[in-house]
Amino acid sequence: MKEIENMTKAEWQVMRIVWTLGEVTSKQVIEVLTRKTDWKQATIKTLIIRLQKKNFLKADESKRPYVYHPQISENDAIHQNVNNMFDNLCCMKKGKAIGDLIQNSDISKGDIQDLISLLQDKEKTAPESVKCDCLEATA
Amino acid sequence: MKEIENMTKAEWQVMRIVWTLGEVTSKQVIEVLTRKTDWKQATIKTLIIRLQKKNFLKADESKRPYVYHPQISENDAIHQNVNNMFDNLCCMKKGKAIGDLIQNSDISKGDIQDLISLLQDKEKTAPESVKCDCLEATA
DNA sequence: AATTATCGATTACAGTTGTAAACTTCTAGT
DNA sequence: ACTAGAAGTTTACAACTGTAATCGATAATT
Repeated sequence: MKEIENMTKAEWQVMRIVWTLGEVTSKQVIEVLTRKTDWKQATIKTLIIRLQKKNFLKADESKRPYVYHPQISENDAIHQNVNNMFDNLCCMKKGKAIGDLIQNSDISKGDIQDLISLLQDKEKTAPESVKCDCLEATA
Repeated sequence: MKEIENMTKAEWQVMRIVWTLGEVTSKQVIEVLTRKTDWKQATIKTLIIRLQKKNFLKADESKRPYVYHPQISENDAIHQNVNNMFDNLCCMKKGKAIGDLIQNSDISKGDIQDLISLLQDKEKTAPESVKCDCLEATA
């Protein structure tokens, strides 16, 4: 299995625009990001290039200006990055960490309902307790 | 407000041991991590030094070998890192991202109960929907 | 066709991270 | 007190990141 190449914070900003618009020209990305951030065009170009190198973006070079398409779905990227972060945590703490996220995130009623169902379902097979593995081998 | 200095993946490994043991000598950290990883002692020493520079660890130099103490609580570190990661996400996606985490994490029945209560409570004031801000200014 | 404005690629440069060897300074055992 | 071994410090070095200027290619304008 290959190493998950993670996106950096700056790269996330670019990808969010790409996902939202579906496909973009560098001009569009630059337009949005120069409003959102204080980056210069050159900086944004660099990010686009790096994302291509990491295979998160692909340019359709048959058109000019190039049209960039995401090569990873937003959901997959979220899945990878978020779980990757969680891998750092002591498994005993994950429940509370999720609680922290819930408190700090705006979530729609619908999503909350879904989460509740998910939890209710998960509870059926949940362990009484999870023990810390911070000192164990086999990270 | 000061920039949140984030811990790297490697540094997390060290901190988890420190938090779990409360206070540690480098020897203890090395002992655990040479079992968990293929890092050399020198590597682990470097990480400890960097953690001191970042003020996540402090050495009590009155004892020899030094005894290292965490300067940030595990909960605070989790809070900062996890929310920092979530800041990257489109706010529309956070609910689903949490769902993803729930599915992929082992959580105790107790924690699940807590999360359900939290959600039920949050639902009372939750918005009908959250709209994407990926193209908005004021990141 | 020549000039200019765009767009894309190349180069830059400092700071961070992963990874570790080498060097120095204690401390404990002889 | 002397020396080996442990503990701590300095140095190393490549890859990755943030941040961007500049150079070269393409397209649009005169």
